[in-house]
Formats: sequence, C-alpha cells, structure tokens
Amino acid sequence: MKTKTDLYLGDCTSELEKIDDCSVDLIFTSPPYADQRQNTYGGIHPDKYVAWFLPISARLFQVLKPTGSFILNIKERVINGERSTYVMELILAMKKQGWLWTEEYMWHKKNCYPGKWPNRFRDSWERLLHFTKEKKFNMYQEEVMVPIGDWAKNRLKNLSDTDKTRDESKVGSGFGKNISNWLNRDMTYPTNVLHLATECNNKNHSATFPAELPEWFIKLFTKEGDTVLDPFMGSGTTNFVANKMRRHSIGIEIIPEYYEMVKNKLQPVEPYLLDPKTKYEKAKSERRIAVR
Amino acid sequence: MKTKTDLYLGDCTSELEKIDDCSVDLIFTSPPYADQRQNTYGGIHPDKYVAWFLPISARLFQVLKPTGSFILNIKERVINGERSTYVMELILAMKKQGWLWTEEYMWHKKNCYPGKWPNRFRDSWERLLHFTKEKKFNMYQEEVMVPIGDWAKNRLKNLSDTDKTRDESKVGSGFGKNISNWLNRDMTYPTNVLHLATECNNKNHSATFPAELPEWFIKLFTKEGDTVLDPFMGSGTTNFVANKMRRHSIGIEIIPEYYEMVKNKLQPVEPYLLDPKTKYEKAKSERRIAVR
DNA sequence: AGCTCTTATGAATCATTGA
DNA sequence: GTCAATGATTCATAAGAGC
Repeated sequence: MKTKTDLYLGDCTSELEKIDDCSVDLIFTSPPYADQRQNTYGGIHPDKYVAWFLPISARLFQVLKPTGSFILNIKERVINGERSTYVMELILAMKKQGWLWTEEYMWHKKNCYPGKWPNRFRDSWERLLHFTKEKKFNMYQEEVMVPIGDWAKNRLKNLSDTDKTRDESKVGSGFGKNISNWLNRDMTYPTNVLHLATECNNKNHSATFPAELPEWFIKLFTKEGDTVLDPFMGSGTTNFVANKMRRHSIGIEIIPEYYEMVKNKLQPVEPYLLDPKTKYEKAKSERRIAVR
Repeated sequence: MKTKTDLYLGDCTSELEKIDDCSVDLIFTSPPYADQRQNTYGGIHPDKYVAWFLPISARLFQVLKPTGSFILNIKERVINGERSTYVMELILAMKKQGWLWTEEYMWHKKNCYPGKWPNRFRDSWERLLHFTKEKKFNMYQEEVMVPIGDWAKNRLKNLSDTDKTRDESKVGSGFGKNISNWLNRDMTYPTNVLHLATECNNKNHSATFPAELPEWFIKLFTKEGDTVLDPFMGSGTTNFVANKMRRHSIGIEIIPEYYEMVKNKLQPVEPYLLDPKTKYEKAKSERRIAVR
C-alpha cells in the first residue's frame, strides 16, 4: 500500500480549496491560539478569532467525509485576568455552520509548565473538541482499549451467585452489573480524559503536542489507508504519526521554514530497517510524498 | 469562636433574599443539572436552563463579598447525540451580569459511571467554573500545596506501608513524624486539575460530590471564620465540611427531606471527643445551628 | 485489630418500542 | 412524523462483612 503525504505551502484558507470535497476521514489540528505565538504566526486578536476561524471551519466541513471526525485542540487564554470566551463562541458559531458538537475530550497535561500567579494555578488541561457532520460516524473503540484496573484481578477470582446474574441497582438508577461478563476480559474502554505529558524535546515549533495525542485519535477515528488532515501542520507531528500508522495525510503550513523542515524529514525514504514487530510497520510500505 | 450554620428551607430564589448583601466569602454549589436528577428535583429543560439560573446568579452576585469567589460545579449532558451548549450560554450570560469568568478548574472523576455507546466513551470529568466579582480576590494558595511530583507520592506510599508494618511490631516508633517532616520540605502548588473519586456511599443519602471537592476550594478561598454558601445544599456536604473547617456556612434546600436530614445531623452538638490533633479541630469549638 | 472478599452504587446514553 | 417510556450496557470505588 502506498502511504501518501501531501504537503501544501500557503495560507490555510486558500490551500484548502485544493483538497477534494468529502475526501478526509479525520481532521486533527491545533490552530494558533489567540494572540499567542506572535513571533511566528502573527497572532490573532481574541476578539477576531471566531471571525478568522469560521471560513476555515466552513471549508473543513466540506472536505470531511460524512463519516469523518474533526478534533480541534484548543484552549482559551487568560486576558486581563479572565478566561476569554472565544472558544465557546466558536463552538456556538460552528454549530450554526452545520457541525455537530459531539463531545469534548480533555487532555490532562501531566507535566505542564511551572509558574505562579496570584489568582490562578498552572493550567494543566486543554480541550479536544470533537465535531462531526453526522450523528453516525466511524469510531473504532477497540483500537484504544486499555488494561482493566487492578481491582478486577481480585474481584474475579471468586464469583458469588449475585455475580453470575445481572444485579440491578437497588435505587432504581438504572445501573446494574453482571460481573461474570467480565470474566475473560483484561481490557476495558478508556474515558474521555487523556493523560499525556507535553512534549519535552521541543523542536523549533512553538506549540507542539505529544505524538500520542494525534496517535490516539487516528487510532480511534481512522483505519489504515484513510486520510488525515492537519490544516495547521507546524512541525508536522500529525503527519509523521499518520505516516507511521499507514494513513495518508495532508498538511498545510504557511511558514516556509516549517514546510521545508517537514518536507525534508519526509523526503529521504529510508530503507526499512525498523523492527518488523513494530506496531505500524508490519510490512514494508512505500511512501510517496507529494509536494505542491 | 462560634461556628454558625444557617439552614433555609425553600426555593433558592426567594430564600436568597434573606441573606445580607456582601456577606459571603465563598459560594460553592452544584445545582441540579439540566433534565437530570428528575426523581428528586423536577429537572429543568436544557432550553430553559439559562433563564432559570440567571435570577439566582444575579442574587448570588449581590450576597458575595467583592473579595469572594463563586465555584459552580456543572456539566452539560448529551442530547440527541450532541453535547448541549447551555453551560457555555450560561457563562456568556453571567458575564453580562457582571461576573468575571476567572478560571475553569477540572474535576477528573476517577471512578466515573460505567456504560458503552457507539459514539462516545464514559464521561469522566466535570467543570468547576470559577467566577469572581473583582480581578483581585482572596486566594490562599499555600493552603492547598501538594507534594512535588509523582515520585514523591510513590515514595510516600512506600514509607507509610513500612510505617504500618513497623507499627505492628514496635508501637510508637515515631516514624510518622519523620514522614511529615519530609513532606513539608518539597511542596509545590497544584494545578487546575483535581483528581478525585466520586463518593460511593452505601449509607442513607447520596452526596453528589466527594467532601474533598468543597474542602479544597474552602481551603483555597476562605480562612477560618469566613462564610460559605451553598444555595443547592442537597445532602449538606458543603456545610458539613465548612463546619468541620471552622467556617460559618449557609445552606438552602427546597426538598424538606434533605433539609430535615441536614438539620438533624447538625443539631446534636456532640461532646468533642475527637482527636485534638485532627486537622480542623485544633481547639474546642462551639457550634451554633440556626434553623429558620 | 488487620486483612480479604463481597456488595452496593452512582448528574449516563443509546436503540428500540409504543403511543 | 415526533415524543415518551423501557431495556441494555458498563467501571472503579468504598463500606461492610467475615476470617
């Protein structure tokens, strides 16, 4: 299978026009946050953030397949001692564009930046807003299962009679359990909170996220051969991860230095000396990098 | 010092009129979420939630001191496959009332509800919205400091284990004192993410949040002798914790059964046979319970 | 007392069925 | 059609019972 990586240099709004409608399975991106990263992206004023983003999200709606998902990693900054509201306004505006705000995942940043302020603590979480076009969309929950808690080992050693049948909650809450269902299980489904450290080895790019972040969502919302888009590519983390996981990917970047850096890192198709047992390198893959 | 606990039976909107303006240091509450807890509270339709809450938050603004804080524990439910937006709309509307949306703390519920759905995972976090009247407000950050890093926690756990086994063989080894000394050295400020399990009580009444939740914010935003208000008292967790921590408190509850239960649990002022070294019982305190 | 094992339980959500 | 009621599904924790 050929794993394609298409890179576009230029403004996100114009470059998105070059992408086919309904061709993307997952959009995962971390757009420049309001007024931050001024030295790199110029910075968008918080008051203008929604107006700036809406044309982009409108086009993203078109390029996404009906079964696809859009994961937006964002967090409002503090302005004048208050949390700004542009993220909430953005959600409300995107719903008017037709997006469904399906879920809000939480990224708990285990090692967030140190710091001390008189009126707040360190901010150690970010939003991962999950938008979809339809109520039914592709989700491969089994791909991100996690080991079941330690309690299960002790719990399942001896099953009582109540454990073998369904035990309804006595309060009528509707919950109940059948412990015997869990007998041959060692994995369980995760929750909507992700515990990941922030990337330590910061590249040149100012706002990097750990590779595990796109990896988790790529696993969850795409299968091999699907297409992942990051309209604010930056240092290309999303694309490198997608490539490793044998998904096609598209990256758009406005800053030539980042664009060149990603292109150069992808260009030399190295001989596959990797451990064949590595998860996403089961077989030799042929990579094609299209640079436009 | 007298620690007062004032309980009011009745509708929150009307009962709040009986409370003096600018008399409360901290409002901590968890109002009924939209369309939930229908068996106890009537359940407010999501579309009407903001309109229902705004008169209450307007009055809360008046009773809060300028240096005070309002912590609102809330989470939007899923309606028709989408996260509802009433919480966001509430924040925007409360800002128009004059509230500053200073911060959003995150409660990570370690033992969230079970369940499996095709399009989402279990919801394991809730919002703790922090509103203030002024940009400068009281915050006692030193009161909630935590041991530095995870390595410290693990080491502490190991130490307390050896402490326990040694206690069996050699009583009064004085090992515990060493731990506390060691603890006091490497403390750091926490982040805006709280990791707590939900209360799992097999007793009479259900606390919707664990006592540690109000405890943390009472420590952080009040000092002894200050006043804490919970306009949706429920089983009285906030008030019991405030009382234990030697803060005055006010509770409003519309359901007579809950009101009576809290009243009865507070009424018998027991002789103080508690360990004098207990954290919030350093000296004998005289409690006065006013029931109106 | 201390340990292990058992039991209860919770701000849920979705698909299906019936009115 | 839309809306309401019912059934099915699922963890991790703490209290309590038993040894």
